[in-house]
Amino acid sequence: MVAARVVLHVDLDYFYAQCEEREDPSIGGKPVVVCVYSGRTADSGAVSTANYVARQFGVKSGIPIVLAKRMLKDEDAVFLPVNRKFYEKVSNSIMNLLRGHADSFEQVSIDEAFLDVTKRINSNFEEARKLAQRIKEEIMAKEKLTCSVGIGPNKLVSKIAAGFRKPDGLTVVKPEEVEAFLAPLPVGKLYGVGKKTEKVMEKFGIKTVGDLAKYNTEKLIEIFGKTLGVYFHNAAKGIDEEPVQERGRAESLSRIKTLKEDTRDLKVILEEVDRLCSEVHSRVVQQGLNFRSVGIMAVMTDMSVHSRTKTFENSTNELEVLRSTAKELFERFLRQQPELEVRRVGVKASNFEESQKKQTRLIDFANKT
DNA sequence: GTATGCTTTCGGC
DNA sequence: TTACGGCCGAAAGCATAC
Repeated sequence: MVAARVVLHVDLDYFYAQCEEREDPSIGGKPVVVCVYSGRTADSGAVSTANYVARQFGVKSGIPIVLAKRMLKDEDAVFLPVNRKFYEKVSNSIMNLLRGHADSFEQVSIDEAFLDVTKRINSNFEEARKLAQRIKEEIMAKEKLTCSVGIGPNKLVSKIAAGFRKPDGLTVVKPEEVEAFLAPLPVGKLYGVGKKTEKVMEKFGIKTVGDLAKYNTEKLIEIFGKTLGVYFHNAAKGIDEEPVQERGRAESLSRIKTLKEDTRDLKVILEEVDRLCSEVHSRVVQQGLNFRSVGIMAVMTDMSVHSRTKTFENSTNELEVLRSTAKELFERFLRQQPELEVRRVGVKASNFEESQKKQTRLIDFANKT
């Protein structure tokens, strides 16, 4: 019998806005809204993050800035532009602190990470709670920020546990508590269950994770196929074997920008696209990568989102390939989409390989064997 | 019939 | 009342391979 794993999920609370509160304590207690301004008109753009005071008024990430201003018009609210470089620095400092507390570590995003602490706390969940408390205190001491922590026997449970109580929460779900903890949650909370899958499950009377756990496994396999059926069966019981491990390079690098005004003028579009290509290219090269796929994105006047991708046989790191492919994809897209004007344009590189020709030459391969 | 890979869209922050 | 960013990985749809 192998002792249970113990996994922590750490989630920094309303991260961008909390960083701003720390930098300027005079805004503490007020609604704080961190915004991405598009530069098109004074307040065009969207909310990136809002603190919990602002959330009480309905302000949340993704809504238009003008709408957030209306919701907060009678309040002494603070609107700030995003300062990503600054948040990245704070994040890096905290991620390094967290890494030092883990047997294995996995950063998920700028404000989230998994820590496998099984060995250092000897599979003892009470010790894990104490460790999490110490970690919270350290983050407060070093970076003056709060976070929410979830503890469980795997990534699936710890992630849901972290979201259970926030901000500044700490939720422990012991192995024997897992099924009861998950049972009342909607199936959509499970990783791998999106809107479409949720609809299909509902059709079969499966609404909660508990419903899914009780459901006949053979029938699940009939509905979703073997791989997914077995996966859902396990997930509903809180069984998840995904290891906590450092992530490699990103899977894609992209830039997107709102145009000064909506247009269908290919010349105007390609001028911006060329700039975006250069920026994506320099990031790709900086990381020592080759790309095998080039993608474009277009957001139209009606806010509909479209994308096109082209994948090559061989990878490259040439700017000219990025530019000419993006151009070709935009030309083709505008022909297929002959009515609407373009509002935002984006460029993406993906399908990466290391660019140093470290590939084993055939002769080296022969010598090794 | 199931797995895999590519493409497009969705959704969280 | 309308309003509207930038970036990433997940989800979903489809074609083809096994």
